[in-house]
Amino acid sequence: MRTMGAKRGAVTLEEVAREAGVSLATASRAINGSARTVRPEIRERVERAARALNYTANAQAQAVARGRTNLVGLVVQDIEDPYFSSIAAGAMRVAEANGLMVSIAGTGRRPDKEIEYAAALRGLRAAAIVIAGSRTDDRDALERLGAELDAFERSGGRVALIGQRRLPVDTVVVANRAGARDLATRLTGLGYRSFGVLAGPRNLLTATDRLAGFTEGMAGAGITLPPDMIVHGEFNRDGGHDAMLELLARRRDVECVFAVNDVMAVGALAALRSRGLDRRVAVAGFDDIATLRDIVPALTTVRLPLARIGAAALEMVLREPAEGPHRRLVVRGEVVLRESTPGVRRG
Amino acid sequence: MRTMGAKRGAVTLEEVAREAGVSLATASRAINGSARTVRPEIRERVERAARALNYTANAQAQAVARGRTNLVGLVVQDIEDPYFSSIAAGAMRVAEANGLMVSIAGTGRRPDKEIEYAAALRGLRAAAIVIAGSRTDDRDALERLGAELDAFERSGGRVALIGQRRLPVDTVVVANRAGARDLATRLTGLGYRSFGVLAGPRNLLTATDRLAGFTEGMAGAGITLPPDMIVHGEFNRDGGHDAMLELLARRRDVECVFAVNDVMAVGALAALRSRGLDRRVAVAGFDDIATLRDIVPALTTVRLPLARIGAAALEMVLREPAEGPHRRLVVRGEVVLRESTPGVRRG
DNA sequence: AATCACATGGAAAGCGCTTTCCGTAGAGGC
DNA sequence: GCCTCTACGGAAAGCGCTTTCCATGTGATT
Repeated sequence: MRTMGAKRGAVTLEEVAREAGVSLATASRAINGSARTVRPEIRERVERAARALNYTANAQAQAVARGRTNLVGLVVQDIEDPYFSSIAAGAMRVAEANGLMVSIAGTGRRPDKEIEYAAALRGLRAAAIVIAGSRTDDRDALERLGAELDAFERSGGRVALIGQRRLPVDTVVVANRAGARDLATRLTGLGYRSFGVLAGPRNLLTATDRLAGFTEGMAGAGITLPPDMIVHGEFNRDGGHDAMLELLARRRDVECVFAVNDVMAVGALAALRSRGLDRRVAVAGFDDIATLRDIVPALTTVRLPLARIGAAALEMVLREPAEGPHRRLVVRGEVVLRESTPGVRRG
Repeated sequence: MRTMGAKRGAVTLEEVAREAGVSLATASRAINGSARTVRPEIRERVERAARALNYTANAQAQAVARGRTNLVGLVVQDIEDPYFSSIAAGAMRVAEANGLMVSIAGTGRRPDKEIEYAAALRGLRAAAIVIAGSRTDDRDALERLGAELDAFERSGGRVALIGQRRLPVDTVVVANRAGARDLATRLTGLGYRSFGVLAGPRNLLTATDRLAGFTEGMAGAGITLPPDMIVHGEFNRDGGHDAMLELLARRRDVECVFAVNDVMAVGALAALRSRGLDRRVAVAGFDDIATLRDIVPALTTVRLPLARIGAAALEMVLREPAEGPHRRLVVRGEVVLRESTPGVRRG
């Protein structure tokens, strides 16, 4: 581990106190907020000295002395993914409103990294940890993460998860299953009968939940998804693209394709276009990524209020801990039908 | 300012030492890395005790004792903007490789916030600050930011800027002007003669540089941009959309539109589509945002290696400080011609 | 056997703050 | 004029670490 920077040399409170001709204690009380008050003229003198010396309190030292910090950790899979950057934006908004600093870490979808960062944040004595997207079904990793978060909570920190409902902590649950079910219902309502699913990784809960929900919704309309209409692949644009090509190779008769997220849907559209099949095969996604709202054809999807989800997680973590069981806030997406699924004109 | 969390209660090194039956000093040397070594069997005993108690060193206390941290601050305008999230991803990659934690703050394009966060990071005794996107021409704000960064550097921290070359610190300069000039040259080469520019905010340097470069490039082809072909507006999708409509209202004879970033270009395309003019008016953007590479028509743009830019800034900050003048790394974009500017077929 | 150099463990002094505890002075009550 | 109370400044004791400075034991050297 490489460390560096900030060698001794910053102005300390002691220098400020000396400059102002008061004691260290008084300077602390005057500047850095305290229950005790200081006579106005003295406070003024200290403030002037601080300004003159360009003093900024050492947050680390304050943290050590006070026993708490104003740092919250946000762990996401990939900050470059608009899904996560929107969540981060929402969380940062709330953090800023509460005077908290946010430390963001990206796991690159490796569950180990989540544990590692959780431990690092425990070391930093972060006030809270929010983890977005821990969703593998790796039993062992999940258990170790649970243990780490437990230790974090026992040492006084607060924890919230986004989209993961498998650990006993406060959670903003994204109703992936229900959303996908609703989507399937609407799509069958449009007359589609032959579906394919670009299903993402097998071990990613978000992906498997959406697949499961979609299957349920189809079942509600009396349709069964043939196994060869499900193609697994990566959870990103290229994954959608490649899975779409694979699906086309297997079956040319698919009417409507559900990609388990918008980014994959975009890849699928590109693949269809390359085969001259766009506008012939309907495509639906999930998330309603803002940046993607202008693509053509406009993408049918399930809208998730991502920034609100991030904000909600942070608010959850800021509230007093519940004394009972852990809270959960369920966020349900809303189906948005657009041009990419125009409906079936049979005849 | 609201603070919370991590009350006393975490396991301390002293408890570990007691458990292992050694002194505090020995425990510290055994666990937390030091120049001094400890006999293997004792180290083993301490490690076992630490594991048994689930000990994690208090990073704040270490920071105050050591006088340095492994925290770097990254200040961006808006993490939700793919431009910044890509930069952040690149920076985080390098940070992780060097065992550094990254704290990200979003300014929402308010220059004051930059100063505020820089001060906060000085308080945290961050090892380094990277600021992406400080680019207003607000003299006063710039000066105060300069003063704050100066104080930060004097107290031992390191600073790098991205895209801003107006302050005497290490900078990754994005050659906006040159890129836009190249783009104009290529577009005139395609036969376009009548141009419009969706120019973004008047006080945003990135935007004005791109406008200036584009104008220069056109001048190189003997074309002058009429003032009413320049429409200012917001630097986002809606800004591009509205500016495009405004431009169309002013002049219907525009052949090719340069939006000063990709997101605006997407808005412009949407506006053109709503008027049935897509494919009739050419559109070019800037940045080559990854998520937008599949839009139709594929967008001509200037590719910026955003993740590399973020990574480069962090690497700059990790290297030993230069003893001479401040470093600058110039990153020049590369024009990518795509379908959105098919060229002119004059009848 | 005496000397020296290390290697290694522990005591204690910081690091830059906050906060408790104490002392003093002035205000108010009688 | 004496007593109590309150307000407020300062000394000093932490907070959880690292690191300097000692003290001790060991093996090598003569």
